[in-house]
Amino acid sequence: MTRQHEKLALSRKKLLDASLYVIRAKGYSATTVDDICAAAGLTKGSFFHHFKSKEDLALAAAEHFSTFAEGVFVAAPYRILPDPVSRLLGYVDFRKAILMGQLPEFTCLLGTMVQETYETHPAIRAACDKYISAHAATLEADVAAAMTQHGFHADWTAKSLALYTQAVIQGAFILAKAQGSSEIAAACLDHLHRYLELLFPQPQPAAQYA
Amino acid sequence: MTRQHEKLALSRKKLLDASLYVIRAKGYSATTVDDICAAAGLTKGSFFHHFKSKEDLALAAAEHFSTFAEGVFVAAPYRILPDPVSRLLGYVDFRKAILMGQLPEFTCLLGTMVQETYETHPAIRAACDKYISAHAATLEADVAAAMTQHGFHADWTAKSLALYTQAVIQGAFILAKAQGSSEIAAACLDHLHRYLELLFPQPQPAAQYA
DNA sequence: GACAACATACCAACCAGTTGGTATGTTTAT
DNA sequence: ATAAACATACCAACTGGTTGGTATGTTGTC
Repeated sequence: MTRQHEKLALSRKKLLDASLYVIRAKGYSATTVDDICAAAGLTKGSFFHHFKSKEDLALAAAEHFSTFAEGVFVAAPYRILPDPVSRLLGYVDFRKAILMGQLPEFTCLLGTMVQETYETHPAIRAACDKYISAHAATLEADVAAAMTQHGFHADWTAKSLALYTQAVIQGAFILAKAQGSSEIAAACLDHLHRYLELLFPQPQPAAQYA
Repeated sequence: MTRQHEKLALSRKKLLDASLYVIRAKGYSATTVDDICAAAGLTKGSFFHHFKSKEDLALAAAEHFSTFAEGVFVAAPYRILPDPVSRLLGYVDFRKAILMGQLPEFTCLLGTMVQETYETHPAIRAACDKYISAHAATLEADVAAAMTQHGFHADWTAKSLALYTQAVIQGAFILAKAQGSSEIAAACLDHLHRYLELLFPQPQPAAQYA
């Protein structure tokens, strides 16, 4: 009872899901089209039916990854917190909580790809920039609200702090890859948490009822 | 009057210097042996005379990069500051000051390589981990001294903060690559500077004479 | 039967590494 | 001192395997 366009979506999704894992594990350049086909249980014929080139897949994979990730964050429990500072801290704690399983399962496809391709594949760089910036923008609103709430005129922008959180996360992944363990990434997120707490000090007990 | 071992060192160094730039621009996998040879003005015969494989070059390049970088930091002006907190802040400021020229000139070879190779090339991963950790260790002493000076018993270690600085720097490079500009990296280093200042508050005027 | 969704077979370009060789320097025996 | 023996540094051409991409089917659905 599988309709055609459902099968299309299914095979295309298989290829995209496979590429998420393989590219995060081996990097974009070292990942071959055959690698992705094998991981998806399909052949090259199918691959080039759905994507006109390897770079085209990379662009689709970046979007696929971003869509999946945003879905996770939108549904995350910290999102319902009323206080913007709590939401920011909740975000960091959530990022720490999802450091589970193997590295290719929780590291960032966008950061991995852009590092290899920023000079050689302008379209991929632009896509990674777009989705990283879009994700940072979801934090920027909370940062801006927190700044207003604490009523300070800082010499830094809400956008720069939102992007800083992403830098910490991307850098934490690099250290985790170097050390072969997510432990250090958790420690980095603790430091990021501490920085946000120092920037936006919360009255100790009041935080409970905020 | 060129002696043989001097020529050896020269050609080998040419290949290593070339690989630093090319690998940081294109990544390890996408960099071909011919790319490096062309950039060095040498041929493959010479390459495989000096290095037994592409991976062997990567290991030598990691060491070469690390040696060069440590030389830069040892000679940097902030090193002579007597106060450990000032040295830490000086380090961050120095890292910001050297964000000049094109991205492949100041980004980190180790972070670039380990991201692509951590799963597929254990020896390269181990080398990158070794040199990143060694660099962090040079900061750890100052962090530990600063912690003692401020006499606090934190729930985090000197090592974790030293590594955190490296995570911020690595992540800042990723964002810079995504945005095609070093501007964001400077903003990230400002946030890192602010975090250190908040952790180790300095008496405002005393800092001048410390 | 028309078209989408695959699969199979194939190709030209590319890539890491090899081969066979030259040129130049260094060591050793006489 | 010098010639033979050897070692090092390098090169141009080649090789076997791989890679992104194509050309040509086959199958199932509307």
